[in-house]
Amino acid sequence: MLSPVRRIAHLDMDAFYASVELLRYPELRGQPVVVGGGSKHQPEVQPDGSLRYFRLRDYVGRGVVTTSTYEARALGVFSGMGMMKAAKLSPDAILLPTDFDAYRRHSRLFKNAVAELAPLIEDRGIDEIYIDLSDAGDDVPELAQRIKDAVNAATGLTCSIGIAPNKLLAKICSELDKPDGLTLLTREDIATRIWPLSVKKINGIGPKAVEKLALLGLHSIADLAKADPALLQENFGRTYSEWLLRAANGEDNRPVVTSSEPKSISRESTFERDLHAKLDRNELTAIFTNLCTRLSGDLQRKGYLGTTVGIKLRFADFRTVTRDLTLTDATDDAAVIRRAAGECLRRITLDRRLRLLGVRVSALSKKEEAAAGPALMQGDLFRND
DNA sequence: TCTGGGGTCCTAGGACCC
DNA sequence: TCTGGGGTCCTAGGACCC
Repeated sequence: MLSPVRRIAHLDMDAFYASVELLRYPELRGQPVVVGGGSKHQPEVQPDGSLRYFRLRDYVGRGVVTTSTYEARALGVFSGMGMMKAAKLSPDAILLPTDFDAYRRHSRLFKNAVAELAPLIEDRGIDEIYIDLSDAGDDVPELAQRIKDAVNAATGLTCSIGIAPNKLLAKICSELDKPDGLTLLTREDIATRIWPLSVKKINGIGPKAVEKLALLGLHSIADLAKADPALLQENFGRTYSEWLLRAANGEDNRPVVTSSEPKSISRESTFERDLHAKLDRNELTAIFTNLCTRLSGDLQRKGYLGTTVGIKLRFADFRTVTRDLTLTDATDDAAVIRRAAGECLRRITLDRRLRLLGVRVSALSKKEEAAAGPALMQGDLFRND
């Protein structure tokens, strides 16, 4: 049976955090603006009532750029870049602190606005969603335009939408006409619009895979689509090489998943300077305990219990190690988490300076359900060993 | 002056059970 | 003595994403 063609939209808010900040500081519109580097560097009110903004050149620390406006991107400043490096490229750019509460508020506003017009939404983080429009009838472009208008009416922000037969293509498609874009793509457009792009535009091909593909002379998605399957399999293994070929040919049958439960909750912190396990013992202990306390608060606020407690350490040389420990009972208690995390920590040799410490709780269950007692597993009913 | 913080998924080996 | 084949859980690391 021929399966009906799906219509999947990917909606991506344009330069989301920076755009939310511009709602509050409209006078910065048109300028290179960078958001990131923690919550210090608030604009200061001057005696004459005007605001004095921080500039990128004033920044000192280990933060990275969270978002930049298109004007800053034109100067080479992109998200993920170290702030000190960004400051070299664009010392006069305005620097604003991150305000996640504001971004979460605007995230809820735009998602609610979309849900009123098209309810089959997959959440992909604070600033993007997939929408299944397969049953939306004939005029999908008109509906997509109404979604864009509704998002703008609810938030004052613009977004870009790509519509394609699957999530993989829709995701690439939403980027083709940013900002404020609306792009439709059919299977017939793959050769002309997708194949010329770099392999890194495929969601799931990251820096490591890009590098390996480049060594094989494979740069564009067309190169990958036409690559020798045996060559790919030698270099990437069977599963990943087969996925690479399907992706390059625009094939993807993943459904739009409209609800999911978290798998883990964590807190981590990079120190302002690298800390020594012995010399800075008191400071490290305080940070460690504080992470456990905040994590416990997150679990309690969200109503989850977790059975596995894990820690993450990053050394000054950026090498990262993890340890975890599964408890007999699920917990959200700070002291229990702190004790388990402490046991994990004892299993690591601390002979180098540290730059990061993290604590994670996984194997989560909802607190109400756990309180009702463990459900009888189906396997138990048929157990006969 | 390198490289945040919060996540997901995958792989792979060993323990352990039947 | 040596010999199996599943299956699940736990742990560690890594790639990737927003």
